[in-house]
Amino acid sequence: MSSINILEAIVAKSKLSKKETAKQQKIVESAIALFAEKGYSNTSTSEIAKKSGVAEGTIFRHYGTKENLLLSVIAPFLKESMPDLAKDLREEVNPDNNTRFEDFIESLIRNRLNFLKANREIFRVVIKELLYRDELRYDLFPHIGKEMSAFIGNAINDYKARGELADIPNDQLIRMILSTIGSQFVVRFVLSPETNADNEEREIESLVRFIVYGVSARD
Amino acid sequence: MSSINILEAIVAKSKLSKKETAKQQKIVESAIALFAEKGYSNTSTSEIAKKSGVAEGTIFRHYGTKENLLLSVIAPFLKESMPDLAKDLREEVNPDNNTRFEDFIESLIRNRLNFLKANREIFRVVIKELLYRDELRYDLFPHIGKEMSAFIGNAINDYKARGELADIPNDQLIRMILSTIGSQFVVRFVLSPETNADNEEREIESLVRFIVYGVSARD
Amino acid sequence: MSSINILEAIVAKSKLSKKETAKQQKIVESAIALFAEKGYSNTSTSEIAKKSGVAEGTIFRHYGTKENLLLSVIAPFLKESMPDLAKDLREEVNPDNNTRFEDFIESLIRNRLNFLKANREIFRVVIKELLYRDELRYDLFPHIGKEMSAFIGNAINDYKARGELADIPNDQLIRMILSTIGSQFVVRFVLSPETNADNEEREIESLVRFIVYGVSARD
Amino acid sequence: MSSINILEAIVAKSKLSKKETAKQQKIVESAIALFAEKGYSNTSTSEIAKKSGVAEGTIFRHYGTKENLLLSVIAPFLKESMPDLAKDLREEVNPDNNTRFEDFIESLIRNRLNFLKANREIFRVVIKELLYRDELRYDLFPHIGKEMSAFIGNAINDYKARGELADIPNDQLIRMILSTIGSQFVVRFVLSPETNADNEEREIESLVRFIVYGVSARD
DNA sequence: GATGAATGAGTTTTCATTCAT
DNA sequence: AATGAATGAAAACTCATTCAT
Repeated sequence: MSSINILEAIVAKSKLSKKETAKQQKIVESAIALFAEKGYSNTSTSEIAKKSGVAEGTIFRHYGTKENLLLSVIAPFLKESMPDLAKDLREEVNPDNNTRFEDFIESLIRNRLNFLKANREIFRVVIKELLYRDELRYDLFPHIGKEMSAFIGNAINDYKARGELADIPNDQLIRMILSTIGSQFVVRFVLSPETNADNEEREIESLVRFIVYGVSARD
Repeated sequence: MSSINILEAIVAKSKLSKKETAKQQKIVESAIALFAEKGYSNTSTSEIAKKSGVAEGTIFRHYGTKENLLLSVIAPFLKESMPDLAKDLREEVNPDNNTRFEDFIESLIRNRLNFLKANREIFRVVIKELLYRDELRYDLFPHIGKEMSAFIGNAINDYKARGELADIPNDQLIRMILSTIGSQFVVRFVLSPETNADNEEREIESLVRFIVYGVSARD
Repeated sequence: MSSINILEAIVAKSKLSKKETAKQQKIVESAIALFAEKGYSNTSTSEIAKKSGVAEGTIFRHYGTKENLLLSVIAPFLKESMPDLAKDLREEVNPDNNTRFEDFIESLIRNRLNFLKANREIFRVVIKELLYRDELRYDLFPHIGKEMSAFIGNAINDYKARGELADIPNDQLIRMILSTIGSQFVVRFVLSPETNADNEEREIESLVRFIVYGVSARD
Repeated sequence: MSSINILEAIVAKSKLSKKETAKQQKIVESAIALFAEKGYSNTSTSEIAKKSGVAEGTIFRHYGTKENLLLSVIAPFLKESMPDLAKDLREEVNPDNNTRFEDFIESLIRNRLNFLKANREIFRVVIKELLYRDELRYDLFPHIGKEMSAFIGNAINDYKARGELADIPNDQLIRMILSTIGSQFVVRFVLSPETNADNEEREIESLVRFIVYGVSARD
């Protein structure tokens, strides 16, 4: 079964099931924190139990397996991140205006940045697991790619028509943009998670500039 | 282990080691393959032993602990990656000859690409472990940054003087360039390791173009 | 639990119990099905609860312990099997007639066969548990033996007087007959429970013949 | 995979592997005793470990799983019991010499009885597990049936020719004989394992008589 | 009466590490 | 040097039972 399907199943199930117990919330919370910090396989269920102030059995009563707990943590993040993106972006970014491509990119970055600021721990978990779970990777990347294409494809065509963008196939453009933004997020949230963000504004600006113009001097 | 120590310890260790026996080579080889695929904590010493055709005790006789085996695997890679870079680059890349910055970047990419092609498995191990070992990260990135600064600082200054580069502080420039290249390498070697490289040339070209000019249309 | 007590306790228990609620019936029904298939210790109370459409707590509210649920399942079977036998047999089999011993045995077999057909699941439970519960065994067999002796003792004496039966002590005769019949029932209901009974008549006939005349040729 | 195949695999493997350790022997010994008494699922590996004077890990190092330990216990019994039977019987029972069918049956009984006396504990384990493992049952009974047919088929034909046996199809005859003998063995070794065998001779005699002539009076 | 969340003791299993040979 | 049997601590997981609602 494809991984995205599993995630959907979990989200569906968790929507069906009555509201979470206080203990369940504590469990998920602790699991996220520990998985984020030490990674899934370096975290034991007994640690999670202790941190949650819960008996170990309780974890298994609710989630069945440790693996399933992980998915229950990841699933909502993955499934809800995409719709959120589309909706939010449409509100925040209006490519029809006489905004420039830079503005468009900046909005995109700010939108995702805010999303990740609100979900930084889960993001760390996901990134770490990405390295070990082929299905996750193989499902996720194409999925994201498609969602983004659907969303920014039109915008890109507009900007291309205006002559603002290089004549590069859309999917290549998207991949470059996303991987550049993505890698900055990974650096910021996963590799140096304790960095304080004094100069966030400057970094956004500089990232936008880099994506749009590269490192070359603009005359 | 203190922050400063890990790289030094690694280098020290690799200097100590007398020449490896055939069994040791098999062990290291198997460990690399398994760590690369499943990660350090998801690999058991018994798996390594089996894959090496060696008794489990033998591993511990040589490396004392599993942790230590990991270091023995990583050490040469890290130790040699830096000097190699400097030396190789100096030979291959001659900023004076290559008139344009694009050529410089391309040489840099090709050099590192070749290095990683020859060490792809270890690269995967290192990247995966990077996420779990703060010391590794905290030592490694500044270290690489410094090495690179020392090396390409002059070149950058030259190209800046020629007006080819944007007026951005060197360390920022370096970070952008390296993280963009690095993330491509991670995608290529770690996230999609089975990708065949039919269009390698085109990808290099496109990466160079992106780094230098971004996604914008040029004049 | 002492040897004498278990059967008595069971009978006592089943007398105490007020009439069962619908839920209780579902519970007992599910428990029987599951115990019959997988055995007592391989069946969890949560399985029973799920199959019954009842909360796990409900089981314990009614039966206190899992063990007690088992007894509640077994009790009526054991309690009723004996009197039923005696009563039914007296009606169905009339040894006073000029029936031959074969007819007597056949009636006995048919009677018990019908009883077990109506209680096949519980029979499977009892047989399986018999192997693990010494008290059950130590109480049950002598009990059955005594009941049967009381019942067919007279008949046997009659047939002996008529010269139809070998000169073997009654208890030995009874043991042979019962264990032969019993083992056929175990084969039929426990070891091959999915066998369809097309040739039931022929099997009864052949069993009767074997009990009475063995495998030898009758001149 | 069919159960007999699994057993064969295990026997094959255990023949390949070097001789058993002293600890391994202790483990198997303790496992047999405990499985025989309390059954497989009511016996914990920690009990086995304690009784063997061995660390719990040792059990799993050698047998991998508890299930596999069970099979390692059962396998030799099942696989070797059949050949032994054939070989022993051919030596002990010579249908040509023993004039009467009774003698043949008696030899058969004595042979199997001796075999089970030497393996009474394992027999108890096997019988108990038979109830819970369909594959075991479905493989074993036909297997035994075939082996026995092959072996005593000729003898039966001889005795039939001599007019000593009823005109019943061989497979039915075999089934009756074997199930009668088998059920006596189950009673003796499994259901009343602590019975002392003072009157063994008399019981054999009586069993033979019953199989051959049933309960009827012989004029 | 019924529920189902919670428990915690116990079970199977894994695994890095030790050590006698 | 090499082996591999043995260990024991810790891991994931199960489950009968309790109890507040």
